[in-house]
Amino acid sequence: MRYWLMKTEPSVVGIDHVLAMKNQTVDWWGVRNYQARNFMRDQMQVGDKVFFYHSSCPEPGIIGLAEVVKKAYPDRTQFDPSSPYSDPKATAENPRWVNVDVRVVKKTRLIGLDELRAHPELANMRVLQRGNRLSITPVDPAEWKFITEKLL
DNA sequence: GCCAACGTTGGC
DNA sequence: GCCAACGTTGGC
Repeated sequence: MRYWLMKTEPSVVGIDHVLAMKNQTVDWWGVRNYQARNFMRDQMQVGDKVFFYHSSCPEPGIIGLAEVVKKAYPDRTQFDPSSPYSDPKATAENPRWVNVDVRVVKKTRLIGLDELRAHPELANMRVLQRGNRLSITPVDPAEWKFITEKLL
């Protein structure tokens, strides 16, 4: 089992939106970065644990715990010509983009970037690195343990 | 809105 | 395969 951090913009799909969905589960559509896609396609398994992270918003940070509940399958938005995520090079036979399904386990207090940065134990987290833009990043088991046991 | 960082595109 | 131009991300 692996641990991940997945970013989402709360103005598009925030944790409260997902909590209001059926089974508190969302298909993680819209990833258009190959490295992030490959994490979903090649490494994510049902049961993997996820930090739910709000980005591009007034208070960026971890806001919940979630888990992977369905393995990667083609992202529906790539086939939708009206979607900004449409990809004309993607076909049903050769989909280019995939997503997993993610279920929110619980909403937590907000652990903001400043707070995360304040702990030396978390200094190597990808999301804290300068210039980091990757929307899905692996989380070290020790980092998961520290955050869930010491900060929450 | 700014801008640093970095990914993608496309001409050569 | 190089790399300049361009586009996007995301904190501030």
